[in-house]
Amino acid sequence: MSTSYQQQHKAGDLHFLKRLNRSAILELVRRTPGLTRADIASQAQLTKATVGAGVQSLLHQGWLREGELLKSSGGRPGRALHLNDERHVLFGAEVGVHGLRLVACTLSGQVLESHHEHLVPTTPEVTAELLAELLHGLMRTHLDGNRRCLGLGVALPGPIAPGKPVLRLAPNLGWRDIRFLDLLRPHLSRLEGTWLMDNEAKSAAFGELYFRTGNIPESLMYVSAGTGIGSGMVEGSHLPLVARGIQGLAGEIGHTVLQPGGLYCHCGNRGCAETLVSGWSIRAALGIAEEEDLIEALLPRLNEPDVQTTLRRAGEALGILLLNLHHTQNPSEIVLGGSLTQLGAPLLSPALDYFKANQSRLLGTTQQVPLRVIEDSTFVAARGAAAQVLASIIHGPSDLI
Amino acid sequence: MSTSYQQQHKAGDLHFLKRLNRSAILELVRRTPGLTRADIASQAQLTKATVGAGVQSLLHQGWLREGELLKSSGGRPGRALHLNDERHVLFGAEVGVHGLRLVACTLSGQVLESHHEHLVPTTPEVTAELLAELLHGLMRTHLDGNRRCLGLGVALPGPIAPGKPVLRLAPNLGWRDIRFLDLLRPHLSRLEGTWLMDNEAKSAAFGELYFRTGNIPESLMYVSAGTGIGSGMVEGSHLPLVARGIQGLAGEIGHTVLQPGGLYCHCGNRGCAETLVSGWSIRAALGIAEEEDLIEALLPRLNEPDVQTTLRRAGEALGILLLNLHHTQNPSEIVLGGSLTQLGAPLLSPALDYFKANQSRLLGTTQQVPLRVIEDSTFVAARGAAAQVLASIIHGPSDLI
DNA sequence: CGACTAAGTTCAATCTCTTAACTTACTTGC
DNA sequence: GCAAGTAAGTTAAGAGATTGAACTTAGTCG
Repeated sequence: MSTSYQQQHKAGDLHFLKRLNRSAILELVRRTPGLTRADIASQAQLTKATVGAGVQSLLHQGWLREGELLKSSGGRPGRALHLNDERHVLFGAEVGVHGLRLVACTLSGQVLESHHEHLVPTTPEVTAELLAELLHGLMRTHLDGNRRCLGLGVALPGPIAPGKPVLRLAPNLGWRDIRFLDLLRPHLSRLEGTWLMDNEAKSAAFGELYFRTGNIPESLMYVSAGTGIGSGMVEGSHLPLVARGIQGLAGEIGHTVLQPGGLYCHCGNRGCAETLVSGWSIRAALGIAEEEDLIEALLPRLNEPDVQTTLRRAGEALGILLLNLHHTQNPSEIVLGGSLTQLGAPLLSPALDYFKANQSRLLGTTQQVPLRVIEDSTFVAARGAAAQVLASIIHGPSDLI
Repeated sequence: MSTSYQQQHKAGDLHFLKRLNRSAILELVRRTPGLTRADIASQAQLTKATVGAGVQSLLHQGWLREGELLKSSGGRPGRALHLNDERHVLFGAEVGVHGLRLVACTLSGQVLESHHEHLVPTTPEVTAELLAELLHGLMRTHLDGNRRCLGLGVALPGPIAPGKPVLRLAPNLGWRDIRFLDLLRPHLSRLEGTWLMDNEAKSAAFGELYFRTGNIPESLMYVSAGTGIGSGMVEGSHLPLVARGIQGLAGEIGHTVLQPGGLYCHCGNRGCAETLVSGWSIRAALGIAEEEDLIEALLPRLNEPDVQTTLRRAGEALGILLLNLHHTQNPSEIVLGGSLTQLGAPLLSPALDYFKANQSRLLGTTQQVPLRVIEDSTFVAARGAAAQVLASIIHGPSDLI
């Protein structure tokens, strides 16, 4: 099951058509800043008149702004169009195992302000209250009357029931069946717009694809390697959709079996990927206590042989995991994030080497799937959640466009 | 990358809107045969007037037919609408490792005629010529002037380049980079409509979802266990899309690694799922020659201990593979097909038992993902390819609606 | 048999896109 | 420096699709 915005009725009236065309114009400018009305007309297969009217209304509502006059190629020069980053704000947040991350960002994905608050795991209620307080701070700064708030997206470390906003499980927080937005809402009645929540890796994946400009990959997979290991897959460059699965379990790659009959995982099964590569398995292998920050504890010890061996083995497992994703979903691009990427080459080299050595075996092509490592992925999921808010407005039933 | 029909321009004019509404009406009747115009109006959020006009034109063009008068609930009784199965025909074919399968079927997926022709692997050219000849037979019977041909879909045993109709690789046929439709076309100039080709498991998955009526699962995964092992994932009950991957490698689950450092696979990597469960690995383990039919050879020997052991081990690997798919893509429903399902319990019980025992570990829910085994999947892929033709016409840019 | 209810049709009104003419603004050539 | 040329963007009349309301049709119920 994937995000389907509204799509309940694929039919529509004239008003629907008008919104469709407005959103197509907005999407084109979002993807290719600086387009002229004439460019849009040719790319969207609309007439100049329709585009003119659509742009007019989007300018008026503060979605677009006119930019510089472009170089003429013989005739009247076109007027560049850009997203108007001044009139709207999106809020995104991530509830992580070790802290809260918040961003306020613009239509183009530019982060206006971000905040990272360390926090030891506590109850959903306390977490919600603290998050709401921090969000209030951001709202005070950025809702100055000049900007309209489009909504809030919250990323959470566990599977979310598709269709309804319930966090099914967050093993590393000890949470189960939490309606987190409902906990947040009483403290944030002022925050208007669309509210949504999603799994952290899925939000991250979405943001990495959605806020990009220029040539957009057809699909993108984000692999989040932290305390646990998860992934998110986004497909469709025109209308990016996040694959959720019927129970929200899509992307629970930490619990794919890599070693039949291997070690026991906390899920009860044996040989899960997480028993080989994850924050908790590395802690277990090296005897690092929960209270210590894993990365801070390990960075000074990277030369120790047992650390190197542990990370190399974890890295090899990660490489296999990436290859398996390549042969299962074959994304156009893979992005690797999460706190473990900060461990650098001792963990990542074995993974990337294995992936590169084996990814072309089947087809024998020279075409390589780009694999990008994000060293600092602190705000990636929070920003991705904000991206999901924007997408739900542009593609959804909202009448803001 | 997934099938996107056209979707190049998400914008549209009045003509586009009209087609969208026609296709929404057709889809509703397809999914729920016997709907009345009034039902359609309420479900599609259209007015009675619009639905009336749309149904009129679909009746006229032979897509729909009026059925019985429904029971009244106090007022004028509604007239049931059904697909008109008399006026169109879809052709589907599968090129398998050991033979050709062909079907002619109706809009509702009913198979008018099917044919299975055994064939030892040969060149693409010879295969295409034979397939064309067999298709001519079907065309003679079913294109009697009363039916219009909507097109031909061909399913092939290997990854297909997304966007362009090229079979990248068919290891078990020894083919590489074959434009199979181009080989077929000279022999079938009479076959009008949409031509397309796809991977066998993907076509099968699509057909299993698309031709279903009533409650449609949000997604469906078809696992094809034969000489090799592959899968196809279809997502979206409204607009089902097949996930292809950027290189067409999505669903190449036979080459996911299940046993790091395990046996060498023909792809050159070690520990691929196919080294544990596949027609070829079972042949290798039991010393069954290529010339023999694997199923015919094994069915009389199912009581032999070494056969039982081999099949049990293969089944266990298949179970892990299914669980990994559950935790990677979490389809709403899994369908297991391919020739190996004919081996029955000795292979399947270990697989299904492992899957059932472990699928709910993470969430602890009682919700089970339905897993259906198709014992005779001979024509599933061919019929699925025909379904893809229909979908490309209903959702695509065609002007037949 | 008449009142009631709901399905389906008809038609003027409405709304959006389109076509085509027009204006604007810059480049090019003389 | 100026006129011709070219392309961007705007305007207004026209075409086409959906809508809403009134109407017709075809049953049920009392």
